[in-house]
Amino acid sequence: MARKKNSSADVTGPRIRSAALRLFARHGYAAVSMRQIASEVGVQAGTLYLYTPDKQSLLFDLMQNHMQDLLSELAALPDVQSPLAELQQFTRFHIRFHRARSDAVFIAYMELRNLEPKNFERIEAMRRQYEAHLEGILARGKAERLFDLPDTKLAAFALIAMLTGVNTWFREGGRLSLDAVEEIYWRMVKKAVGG
Amino acid sequence: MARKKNSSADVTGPRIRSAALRLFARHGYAAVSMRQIASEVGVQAGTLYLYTPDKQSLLFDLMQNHMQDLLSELAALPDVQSPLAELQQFTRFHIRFHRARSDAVFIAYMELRNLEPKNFERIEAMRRQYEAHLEGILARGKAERLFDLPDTKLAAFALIAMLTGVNTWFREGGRLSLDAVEEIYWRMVKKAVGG
DNA sequence: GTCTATAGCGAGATAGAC
DNA sequence: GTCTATCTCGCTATAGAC
Repeated sequence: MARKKNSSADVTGPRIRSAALRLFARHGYAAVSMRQIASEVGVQAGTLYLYTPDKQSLLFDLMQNHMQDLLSELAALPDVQSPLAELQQFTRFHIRFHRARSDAVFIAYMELRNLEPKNFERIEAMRRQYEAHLEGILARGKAERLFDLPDTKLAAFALIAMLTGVNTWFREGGRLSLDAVEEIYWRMVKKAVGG
Repeated sequence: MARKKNSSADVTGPRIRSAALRLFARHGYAAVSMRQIASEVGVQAGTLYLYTPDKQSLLFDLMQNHMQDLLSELAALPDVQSPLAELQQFTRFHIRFHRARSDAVFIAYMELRNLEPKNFERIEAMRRQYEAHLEGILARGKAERLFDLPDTKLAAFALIAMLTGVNTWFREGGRLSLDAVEEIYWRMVKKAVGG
């Protein structure tokens, strides 16, 4: 639909969210002021309140969008046949998805404590859903005796922590390409569930 | 040495650090006020400045003490013979040490961004030293062909992330004892470096 | 060693002009 | 849709009494 006017409203909202994402990741939710966000976008502080009811909602929206993206991209992965192939697909997906969104990943983990209880519960439910997906893969592999795992829940926690850890050290243009990193991590994952 | 007076100074300092540790871990450095810390200890806000020059120094002291404890306890571990035995010892030590200090661990990771550059560099140097210790174990094991690892640096990062992850879900009195958790993680670590 | 009091500042959020 | 101006609050840090 053609627009009558050159409205900046459709671009200011996303720019606010983008600036908030970056600033929250860099300095922490509590340490970032609404004025800082506004200044980054090039508007006055009051203007932010046309796009979000308050600072808390801004944080929650960022985290909710991130988790929804995560779950919907996970669901959109092509079907594969064996638990081993599923696990490889999950491993590579997790590294790639998280690497491409390091700010959002950081926030979704660090700022959980700054969510109001109701908002916290909604984010946590999505995180549990993601973990359950991996645990399902591990449980199927265990049932088929492809994997040797005394506890699939612990194994899911352990693997997710290991894979998410890539974000703490990986830098574009460093010693290894992301492809190479994926390969090395996949080898460790495969051996760890071993197999 | 016997004390002349029943001074509370020797107890107030530690209590301030202990309250700050818990509050920073729970709500984040930026979100915690000096008034909150003082109120927790049962003194007025101004009193805190007898024990710390400012809020930033308080944070840095907590992180520095934590890292120094980590390195000195690591150094105090009894000598063992093979890289595999060393790795097992490291695995169990890491889980136990970090589990017992979950607040400090959380802070040492989350609040790095709230350190002034100079303080940041000092903490980072200690963290690299710890990582280098694990990488040394892995490199020795690789040299003896006990471990099959394409990249010992990545493997060290991956293992530390995996082990530290225990802190995000483990609860005393839950389904598994810490001993059982150590055993399950050690099995996964051993297979992952495999071996 | 701890208190009360306060200086000086910056925060989140709102009102109303344009 | 954005601005300026402002309300109200809580912050870090300090001064000085006891």
